[in-house]
Amino acid sequence: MNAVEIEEAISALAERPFDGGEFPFAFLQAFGNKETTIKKLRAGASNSSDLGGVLQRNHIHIAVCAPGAVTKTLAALKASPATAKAKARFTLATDGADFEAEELDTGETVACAYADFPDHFGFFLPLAGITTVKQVRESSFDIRATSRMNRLYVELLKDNPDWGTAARRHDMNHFMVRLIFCFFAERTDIFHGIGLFTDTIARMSAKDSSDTHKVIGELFLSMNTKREDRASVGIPRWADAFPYVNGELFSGSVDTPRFSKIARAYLLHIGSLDWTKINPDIFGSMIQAVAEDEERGALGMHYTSVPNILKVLNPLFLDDLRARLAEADDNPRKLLNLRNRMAKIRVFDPACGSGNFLVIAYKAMREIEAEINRRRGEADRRTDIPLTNFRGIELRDFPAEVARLALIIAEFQCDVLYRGQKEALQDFLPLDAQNWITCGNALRLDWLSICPPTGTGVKLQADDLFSTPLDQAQIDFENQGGETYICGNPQFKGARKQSRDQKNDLSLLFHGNIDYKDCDYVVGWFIKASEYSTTCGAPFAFVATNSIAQGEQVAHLWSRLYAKNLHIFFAHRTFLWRNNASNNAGVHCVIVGVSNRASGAKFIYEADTAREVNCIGPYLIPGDEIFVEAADSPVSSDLPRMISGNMARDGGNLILSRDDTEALLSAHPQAVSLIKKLVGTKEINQGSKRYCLWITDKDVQRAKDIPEVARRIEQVKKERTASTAKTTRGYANIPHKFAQRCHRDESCIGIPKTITGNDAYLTPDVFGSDAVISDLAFVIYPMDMVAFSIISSSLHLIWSKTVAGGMRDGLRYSSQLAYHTFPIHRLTEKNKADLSRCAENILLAREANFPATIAYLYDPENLPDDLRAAHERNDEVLERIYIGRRFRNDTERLEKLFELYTKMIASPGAAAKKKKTEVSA
DNA sequence: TATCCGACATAAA
DNA sequence: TTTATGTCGGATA
Repeated sequence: MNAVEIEEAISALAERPFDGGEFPFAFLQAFGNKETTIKKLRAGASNSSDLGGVLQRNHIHIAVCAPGAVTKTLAALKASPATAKAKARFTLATDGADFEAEELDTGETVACAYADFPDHFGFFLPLAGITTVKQVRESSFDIRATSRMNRLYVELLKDNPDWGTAARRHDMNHFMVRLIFCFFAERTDIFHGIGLFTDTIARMSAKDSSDTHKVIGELFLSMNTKREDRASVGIPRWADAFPYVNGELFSGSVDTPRFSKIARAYLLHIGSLDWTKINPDIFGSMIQAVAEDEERGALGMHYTSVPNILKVLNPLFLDDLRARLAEADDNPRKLLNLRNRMAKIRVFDPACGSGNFLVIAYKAMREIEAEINRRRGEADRRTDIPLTNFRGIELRDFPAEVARLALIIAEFQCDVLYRGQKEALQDFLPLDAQNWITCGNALRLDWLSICPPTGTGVKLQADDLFSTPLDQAQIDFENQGGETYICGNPQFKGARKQSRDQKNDLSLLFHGNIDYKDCDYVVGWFIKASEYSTTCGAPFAFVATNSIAQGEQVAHLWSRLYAKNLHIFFAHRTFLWRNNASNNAGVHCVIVGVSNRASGAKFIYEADTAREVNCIGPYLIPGDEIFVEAADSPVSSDLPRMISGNMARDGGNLILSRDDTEALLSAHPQAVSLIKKLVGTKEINQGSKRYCLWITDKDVQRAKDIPEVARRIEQVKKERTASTAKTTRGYANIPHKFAQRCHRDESCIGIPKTITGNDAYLTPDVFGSDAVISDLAFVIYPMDMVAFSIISSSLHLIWSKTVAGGMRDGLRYSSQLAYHTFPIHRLTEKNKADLSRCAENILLAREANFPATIAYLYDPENLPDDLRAAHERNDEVLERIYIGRRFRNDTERLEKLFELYTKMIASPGAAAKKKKTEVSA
């Protein structure tokens, strides 16, 4: 269950008459416990309460008590040994009139009337496995409002199916946004009289709901009509009490969907919520799921958390503003300058969603401004920061609408906070009629016309091939000569997961080069921003998948940015961007800030600690702006080539488990010549056994004579034919064989393909010709002990971890990126002999610990001394070849390797080995 | 709930 | 034709 569903269930429970016997179970059920769990608790099997209540292990101890005994009961629950023994996180006591609960870890308590306990549902969300970071609790209102709006939305679509069609979606979205505005306005006295909107509808529309839409339509019309025009338009007296709002919000059609009785009741109920508690940054992200069928399941789950957004905004420009504020101290002149500067700053989010980056940036700037005004003794001063300087582009209609509203609400809330309710109301209406959030495809729109740089002598590129003429361009910016900061969290989408349209978006941005095909969709924003930045110098920072700073994409993206003289000026290294949903695995992200500033302090953030450096490389490490490019064969001539293992693409039918193999062989001993060992990463590391059918063309007939083998071959054919990939369908012609084959009948080295973050060594191993290396490993034919030594070295691992692609937070080893690029001088015969001996010693040390698996041996806890010594020796011999001694640290290692790599690539002959064509300038 | 890596679509050469 | 890379994850412990 998601947070919104839980909120609904809890509210429904509170509305039912109180049933003491049933309450604990109903409560647990509302938090998403399964029927079977409840049944077991009911039967007492898993209920360990010693107070006649219900105690769910690791969760909660609930007791229903006699009237008036709530506080006493809660204390008893806390003191109960069973509570401690079952490690309950919460205690809860109620008599149906009062309600008290405590979170035992923190000692935080809730005490309220029973009917009000749903107000505190956020308190209990850990029961549903939803981690309550502080923020989730604070957004209880937002979750509830989302839930109610969602109900209304669904109900309205039921009665007005045409409003759900693509043609009317915009009207529907616009209507919902208008409602939200009205709910907010009537609670905050923007409409004079609390509850004016809801009350008017309740009073003026028939109870049978037949004319609800007309009443609402009249109200909307009134809010779009200036006072002086109202008589001529014929606004009825009851609608005349509403102020003129306009601001694009109420202009256009006032058409309103029809309301059923249920929808009308929902509407009135929503109006009774306390909308002053809305958090525009959070609510926006939540509510946007309402309008998207495929996202509704995750309602209330999706929002970008505030601390993460600040990871972008603070280093981008807020830190600097705050530093200037501190510097200005109480100097009125300096404070004034800062305020004037801020009034001209534009924040531009070309993937703004429901506007949370913009809202948070706006709020942060207002906070700084308020401090300036306080120090200057102008606390009541009207803000100098124009809301229209917070610009956005959003593809989806509803979030774009919500974003604008969220900013309006944020402005009002800031005015109330810093200037007072009365002053806030004074200046609020009518709203500015400008539309400063553009709905459209950010990768196709011309950013220069949406956010035109002014006062910098830049000519608008309105004739840009891909630009779309927009009236937004006509809006005057109040930021003559001001700075622009671009930020956001654009959508990530891997190269193999993009739609045709998305591919085309990238294709246009790459101006005829084809390497866009391997880029994540998010790369488009970097390219687009870099083009914008070259005309006006705007710094930009985006949240992105960590793969833009790893592996093959590094060359595609950063070669282009460096060509434009742009540099990384801050970076957050890979971190997990978690939503509040516990079942959401989270995404591995980086944040990269780019500007045209070549020198000066730069910052790398890791685990929230900042490190100051002179230069940040494209792998987000300190050092030069060097990146490697995929190479088809080694740049170092002493290394043999490494290739990918054999890929089955068989739907699992050519692959045999140990049991499969035994069964097959006992039934058909003659199959033995058709079977080989299959070796992937797991088999190398954990020594597990898998086998495969390895059938040569001359054996096909013999193989098909075995029914089980024939069945498998037939199944391979079927599954390949059904594939969406053209190449795979092609392999349906050879169903008895692996799709990709490189197997040779000689011994080889198998190299694991995935490595976890903590591994201290790569663990290649030696195999005979009876083993087929699968595509989950790499292979070198024939066996080569020098290569074995180098791959096993920590020097090579450091290099690999830096330049190879990632796998989540781990490493995905790569022949072309990590191994073929690995730089090493020409080796003497003695070097080779030394390294070979080191490799042999590693193998011998492993053998001495037989039968322990590699995974076990290389666990830092277990690494035996002899094996450790063998690796140490190997590292030492190799490093001496580079610099005559051991490196001092990894920084020195990488420095040397990149330096050598650059040299080797520049040397004649090396260019021919490069895999991909140079990017034209 | 933290860890671990399998299988294959789809790219380039 | 051949052979790579990466996966806003899921299985599994």
